[in-house]
Amino acid sequence: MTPTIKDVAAHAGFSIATVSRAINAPHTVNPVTLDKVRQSIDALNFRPSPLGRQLRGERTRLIGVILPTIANPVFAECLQGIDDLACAQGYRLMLMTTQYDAERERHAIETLREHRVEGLVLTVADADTHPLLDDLDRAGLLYVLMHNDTVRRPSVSVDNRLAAYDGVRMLIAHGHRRILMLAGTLAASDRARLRHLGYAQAMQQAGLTPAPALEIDFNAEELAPSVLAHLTSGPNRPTALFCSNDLLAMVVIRGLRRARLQIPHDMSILGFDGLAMGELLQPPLATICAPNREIGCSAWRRLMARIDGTYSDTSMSLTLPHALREGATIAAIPNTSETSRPRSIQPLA
Amino acid sequence: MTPTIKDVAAHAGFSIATVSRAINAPHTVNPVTLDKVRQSIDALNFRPSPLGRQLRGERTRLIGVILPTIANPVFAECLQGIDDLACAQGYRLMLMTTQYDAERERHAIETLREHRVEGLVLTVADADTHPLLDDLDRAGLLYVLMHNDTVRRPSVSVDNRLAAYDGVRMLIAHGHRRILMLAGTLAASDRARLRHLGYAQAMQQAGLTPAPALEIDFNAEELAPSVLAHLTSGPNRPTALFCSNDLLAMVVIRGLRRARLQIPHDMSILGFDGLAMGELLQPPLATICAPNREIGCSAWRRLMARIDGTYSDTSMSLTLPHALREGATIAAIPNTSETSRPRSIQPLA
DNA sequence: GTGAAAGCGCTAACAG
DNA sequence: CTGTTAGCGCTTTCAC
Repeated sequence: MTPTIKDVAAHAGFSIATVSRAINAPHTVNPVTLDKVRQSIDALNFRPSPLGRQLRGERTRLIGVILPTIANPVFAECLQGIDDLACAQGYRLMLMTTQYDAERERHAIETLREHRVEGLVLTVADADTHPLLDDLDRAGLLYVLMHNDTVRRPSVSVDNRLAAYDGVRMLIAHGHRRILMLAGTLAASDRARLRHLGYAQAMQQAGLTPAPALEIDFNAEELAPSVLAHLTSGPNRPTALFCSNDLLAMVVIRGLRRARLQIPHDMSILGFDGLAMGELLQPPLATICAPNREIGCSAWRRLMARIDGTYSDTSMSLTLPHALREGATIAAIPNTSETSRPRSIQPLA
Repeated sequence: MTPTIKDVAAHAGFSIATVSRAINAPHTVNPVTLDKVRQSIDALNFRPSPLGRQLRGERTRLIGVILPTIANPVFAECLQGIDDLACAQGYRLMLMTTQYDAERERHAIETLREHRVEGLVLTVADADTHPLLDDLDRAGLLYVLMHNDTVRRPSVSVDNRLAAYDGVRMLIAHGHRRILMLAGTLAASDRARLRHLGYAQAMQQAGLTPAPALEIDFNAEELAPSVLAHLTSGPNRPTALFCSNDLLAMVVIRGLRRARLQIPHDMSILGFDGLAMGELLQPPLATICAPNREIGCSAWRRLMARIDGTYSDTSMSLTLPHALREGATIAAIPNTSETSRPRSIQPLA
């Protein structure tokens, strides 16, 4: 079996207390003794068990990570950032995914608390109204949100409203006037709400009329006929679509192509997330880039700072800069007013 | 603080042993007592700490997962499968990524062993020659490999040789004769080797000459000029590329497009992995699909079976079926012998 | 500087 | 059926 501290003590000819001190407070032990103990540690290839330490009320060096899914690269990128830092700093990660399911969220938090994680990095649907987060606050379990865009809780995200605003302004600058926002099934998330707000503000400021976000079924092979009709027919069909995330944008592009629309000639598309794979598309996806990996890293650093008590920053939420990636899925519309309105297109679905 | 078993015992008026039994072996305790204990448990909202259990030498219900990266959706999909089953079965996951770095692999295994994980699900570069896996065998720590294609160790994968063989045969059936295999930087992996073997066998069987795999730098924005020249110039330029994975295929497609080649007109592309996003590309990526998520699920089930001792299957490795996805990145070449050889193309790099 | 001993939360003999 | 007790591996007083 793996050696315990007892084995080391016996091998070195000292007590387990001394071995423990040699490991945790080397300066308090005689250099000669220290050397002997270390030799024994090496000889037996001893590594102190985290379990004993944890139980003793020590730091567990365990951090919980709760994500909606890792199928979406947005979260996978975050996780990658967290994992790198955690690994480098000697922390271990316990990962749980929720699929945005409230019961799974509850279960994940409970499980991780039982394991005495020192903190949590997580993404939830709507941070402001999330009762479990209030519980965490009460219980004193430290956490930092990723992507959740709120000033009320410790969080790291981009300014979703402003980012969407910038993106839609860019569409408008390209001459688009009939711009529709598409959202996935999770239109209830704080991010989706703020993105729609930014969209609406950009539209209004340009004297245009914002529309409610159109919900799209993410997993469907084809776009629903009603949706397709909405997007393609009539003189008032949109010329540009602002998709609330990149995966959705990709699904929509596929759906439109199946209906024989050309991107961007017949429809401009703007995504949100900045997934690396978007650049590999043809044409490369125009999108609003969030620094996903950096969001994970920053969340980690904030959590560490809170745990270490060195969290001096007064603001709860950290806003990271977004960037526009002007891909080729956006076409310019000649700005010659109503007459140039593109003809209605008959999809060949 | 969170209540302990003592608090429950005191509250219920029984000993901690009875409380423990009420939890772990309810049938051995008086129904009346059981009821009282359960009421106390509810009243205090007690949940037994996994830490105490773990230390006592109990089952930790912890499984380690070691992946090269989660930036590649292949592994993210596996992980998703594992996570769902683990969650449903009350197991917790400790995740570590290695970037295929041997030192990080060593560290991950060591760390997870310290945490007394009951088993490991992992992917390594080359399973057959991996010394750490021998250590695991010796130490009796159970594990199941994912994607590693070996008969010498417990593993779940597709038949990489056969899958590549099938894919390349399909290219040949489309009239391609000059087919090149491209590999990422990790040409040393068991999968890459077997895929090249399958490629070579398909070529030879068709009377064609296989070439060594051409290594591509994954992260470069552009294809290296020498590579580009190799792919595009001369009368013997390849008409089809078999890429050892989908991400690589996407990068190659981008590189070729920048050089003004049209896919599939000027070059056919076949990937390997079956990433969902490949279908969203334009044209949809032809690829050899591995059931990534199912590989994760199967690996989990095998590991559980080994842990439970119900591992009756005599074969160590499980081979899951692959499938060809005939995307539009493959063009047919009219089979009119040498005269139809496409002209050399001058890339506009 | 070092050792003996208590105890973290829990389970598993062993008594009763 | 229930209680007592030992001990998992470790850290941490408290003596020496």
